[in-house]
Amino acid sequence: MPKVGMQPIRRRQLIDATIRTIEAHGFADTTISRISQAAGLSSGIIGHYFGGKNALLEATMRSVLTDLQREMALRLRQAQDPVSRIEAILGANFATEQSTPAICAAWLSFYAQVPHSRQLRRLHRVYVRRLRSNLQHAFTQLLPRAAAEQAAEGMSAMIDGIWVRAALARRSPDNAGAHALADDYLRMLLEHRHADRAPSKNGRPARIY
Amino acid sequence: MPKVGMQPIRRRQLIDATIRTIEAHGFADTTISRISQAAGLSSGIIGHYFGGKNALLEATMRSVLTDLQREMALRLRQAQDPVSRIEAILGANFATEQSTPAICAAWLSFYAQVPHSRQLRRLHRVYVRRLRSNLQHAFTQLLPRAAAEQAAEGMSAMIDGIWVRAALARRSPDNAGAHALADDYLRMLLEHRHADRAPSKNGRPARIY
Amino acid sequence: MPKVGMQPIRRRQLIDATIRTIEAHGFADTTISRISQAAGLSSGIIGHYFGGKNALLEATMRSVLTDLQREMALRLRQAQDPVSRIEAILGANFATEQSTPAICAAWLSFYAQVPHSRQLRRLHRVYVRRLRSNLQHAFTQLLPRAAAEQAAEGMSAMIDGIWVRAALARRSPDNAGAHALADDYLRMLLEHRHADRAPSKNGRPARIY
Amino acid sequence: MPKVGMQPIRRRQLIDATIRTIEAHGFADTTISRISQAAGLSSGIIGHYFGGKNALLEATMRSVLTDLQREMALRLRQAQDPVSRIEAILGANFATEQSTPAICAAWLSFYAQVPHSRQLRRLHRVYVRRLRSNLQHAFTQLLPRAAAEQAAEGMSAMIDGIWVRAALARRSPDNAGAHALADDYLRMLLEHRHADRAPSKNGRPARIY
DNA sequence: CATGAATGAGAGTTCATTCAT
DNA sequence: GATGAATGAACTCTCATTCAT
Repeated sequence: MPKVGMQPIRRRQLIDATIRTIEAHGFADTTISRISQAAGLSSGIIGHYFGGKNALLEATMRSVLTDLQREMALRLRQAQDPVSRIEAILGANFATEQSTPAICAAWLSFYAQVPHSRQLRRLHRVYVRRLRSNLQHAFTQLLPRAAAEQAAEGMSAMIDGIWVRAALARRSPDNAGAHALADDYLRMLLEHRHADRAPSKNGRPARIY
Repeated sequence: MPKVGMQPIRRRQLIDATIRTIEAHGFADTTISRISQAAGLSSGIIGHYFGGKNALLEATMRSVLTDLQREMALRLRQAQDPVSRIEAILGANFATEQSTPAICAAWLSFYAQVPHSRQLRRLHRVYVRRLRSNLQHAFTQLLPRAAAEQAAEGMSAMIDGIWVRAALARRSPDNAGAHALADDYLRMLLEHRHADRAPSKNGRPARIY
Repeated sequence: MPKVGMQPIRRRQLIDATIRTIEAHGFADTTISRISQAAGLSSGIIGHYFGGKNALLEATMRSVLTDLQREMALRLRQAQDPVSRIEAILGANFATEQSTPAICAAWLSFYAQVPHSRQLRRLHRVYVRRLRSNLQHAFTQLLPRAAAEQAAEGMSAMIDGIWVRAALARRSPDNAGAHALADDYLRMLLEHRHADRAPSKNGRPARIY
Repeated sequence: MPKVGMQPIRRRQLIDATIRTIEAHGFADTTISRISQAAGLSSGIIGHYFGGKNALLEATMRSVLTDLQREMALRLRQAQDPVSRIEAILGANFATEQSTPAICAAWLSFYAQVPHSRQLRRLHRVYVRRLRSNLQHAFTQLLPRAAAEQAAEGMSAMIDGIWVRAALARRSPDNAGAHALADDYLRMLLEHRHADRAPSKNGRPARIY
């Protein structure tokens, strides 16, 4: 009987190698040969376990997103009030062991590829929707509906922006300065809740998804 | 008799075709053949005018950035006060004829490629620095130094986030909803200038460049 | 301006090289690399002129069949009576400049591949039908209908059998002995026309196509 | 405890699976993986029992030929006179349980491969020689020597032709129409024995082997 | 006895580049 | 100034083989 139980181990090895390779060479120059070399395995192994390069790339992004969403769910479960729920979301996005520079770089590469792959688009859409849903739910308990929706959109954009800059700087978003941007933004959004503020003249923000 | 003065015309044709091709197929699937076909020219022409594919890609991003910075400079020159200077920067980033969905998509592809190309890194660094410099200069006239720096960082991140989301949505950032996010963010940043607020406990934001 | 008018030359070169390669190595071991080497060209050229290996293989069989049918049509036009029409068909199948050992070998390889390729099946079907139609038309003027159909089937089988044996022997079917088999068979079929012969107890032969 | 005596069972399973696979996919697309899957066994088993793919292919053709020759020997032993001996040969070639469409298809694939494999060439040569020897022996008792040799060649070609057409039509050669062709041919050959016929002007047929 | 994990050579294909015209 | 024919390197994928279990 051949070695059994290798499948999950190999798949994880290859996904990790894919992230490292994308970080090192960029999406366009990520080849089967480089990935398998980074994993210390043969080139044929990718066909063996994933069927092909595209399936491995998709599995890699799925893995990143799954980790992120698991983290988000975990932290949300431990949060008691709306504000800490939002902070839990920020924490999950910035301050987990998955928020390494390598993962940020891979993330950005995937973002650029999202419009050209049905599979990636699906994965991304799920993430975006879940993020907005969680943010809106929390903000709605803190702000009027229109302001809550705007706040959710704004915070989503801020999270994306911070990720992008982390990717470009080859740093984790989990550093005082970057994380502080989101925290300050959150504080400002909330301090306005009592402000005698007319609703944005632009009305509700347009949803991207 | 050979046509003369074709160089600038051809270069522009090819750069435009490159942007359209990146939008249509993504960076990784942008080939010489597709670009030249999009331009209605032969494949050899790219070597003729740019020397090679990479040089064309670099010229394309340089063109996008140059347009953006020219627009920014133009609008800044017409702005009289710090607030309208910031709004000029936002306008240049969101609301010019260069902010088409196609250019956004190309932009995002370039972003993902920036860490893997010395040329792109240089171009990007110049843009980032100029953007931050302009923002800080304006904010410094409105906020204490630390807050001004934080605001400049935050606004940069917000701009990037909005671009990313516009690229993913195949839309222009120049639409009420998205632009409104940046405007609201700006308003909040400024309204805090009188707030009895302690400086962020995190200190100055870390600079990416 | 690049060299023009190369297309038909290159296509012919590559088709000839394909026939030689199939003869030398067999269908299963006929590779792009071997074909292009036999043609004295680079491997990329096949994609350039045919789009891919399969299209080249199809074009090769089409070329062989086209030559054969052109030859058949030419000889039939010059034949005055039914018997010489049948002999013209045999001559076209056995005694043309296209009936080289190499082409016979390629032919046999294609035959074995016919059931697994829609394109080859179509080409083969056309050849079989035209052959039978020509044979039947001639035999019908010499024999009762049922006998004529049987004769056409029998002669088709004999032609195939002779081709197969020529292919296996690496010889042309155009040699005294092999061709004589078909001639004798034809003579026997015709001498029976006056024989007081009961129709075959098996009735009409089953058509393969 | 290890099962014993599996060898003949496994070898038979794999040979049958090989024939089915060649029929289904053609020789060029017959892979280890497809064969073992058709046999319901693992891919490693082929190396285990045959040493490699080529040895299995050779064993498969040997099996087909052995069955055919066993059948021929059996039927010949029961035939009392020359004519029934020839009919026994035809029966063995067309009307046994081995003459399935699948075996015909495999047969044709092997034919195309014969010139490129020393092993297959040897196997085929033995078959051809035995067939001709048996035919000649019988015809010689019925016809003058030259005519007998010609008849043996002609009947061999007819048998091959019928097999080829059966293979292409995915049918057994054992059907009224196809078999009738050979029977009629035989009858004609024999009826000429009394004809006042000069020997073929072409002299003796050339032997392929 | 039998498996299927793992390998790596080699297949077909794509593509940036070169260059004669 | 412009073409596209031609190249060959590099890619992805397939597959026969090997071998630990």
